[in-house]
Amino acid sequence: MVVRRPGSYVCGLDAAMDVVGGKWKVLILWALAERSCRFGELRRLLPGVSEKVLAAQLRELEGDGVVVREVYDEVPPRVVYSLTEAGVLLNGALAPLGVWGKEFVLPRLREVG
Amino acid sequence: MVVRRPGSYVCGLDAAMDVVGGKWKVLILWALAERSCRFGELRRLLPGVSEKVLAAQLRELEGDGVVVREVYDEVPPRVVYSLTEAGVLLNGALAPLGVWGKEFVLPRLREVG
DNA sequence: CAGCACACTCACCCCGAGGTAACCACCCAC
DNA sequence: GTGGGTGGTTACCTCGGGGTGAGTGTGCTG
Repeated sequence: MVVRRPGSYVCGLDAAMDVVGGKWKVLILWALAERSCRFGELRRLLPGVSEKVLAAQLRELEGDGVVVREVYDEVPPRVVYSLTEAGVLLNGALAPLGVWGKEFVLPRLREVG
Repeated sequence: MVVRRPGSYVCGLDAAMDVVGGKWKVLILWALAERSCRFGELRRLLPGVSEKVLAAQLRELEGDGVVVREVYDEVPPRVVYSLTEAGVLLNGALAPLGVWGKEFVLPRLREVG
């Protein structure tokens, strides 16, 4: 999270930004939108993330009610992460932002270098 | 900005998050969506922001092409900030996220404390 | 003359998100 | 027994976003 103004949000938007404002969170959501993933799968899907940070961001997303963590008591242990209904809707709410970025940010990167 | 992975975005979404990922940026955009504002007006509309940070975030938003800065060479100096077309569209793209936050985050704050 | 408003800039500091690396317990394959 | 894969935790460190406060130059007001 970037801001964390606990309980002092001006509007729904900065509250949502708080849920989504972590270096890897939108990427995690995007990955889980396609299908539920195990920890190691997510790790491989997000090149560059460290185990510590991935675990932390997943726990925050879980605490914010957008991700569920299911533990299967097997050996070797198996943990599956998936989106809650709120998570699916959050992804939908993020979609227009993704379109905007693709249309207005990515082209600027090319023209600058 | 929170992340700034210069030129190495995975998708449009994290590129957009980079534009919008600053403590006050969505609030600035929200304020400017209603009407263009002078520096001091923005300062008063965002209680808690410091002049330094407000100036910095405005300059980043300007650099990202979502805000225009118009200087009127008068005395006392007058500087007016407004949204570009991209800025207006960005605000529109953020709207669903605001709705989601209002629906899923703000209620949780009440039930927790 | 003092003080304030304008729109900043500059120097300095702080804290926490995120990175690094080691370690854990358990099991399987070689 | 050594290495790898499972899903983590812990301690330590870095870096920079953001906060604080002072300075800037001009002109109006009290």
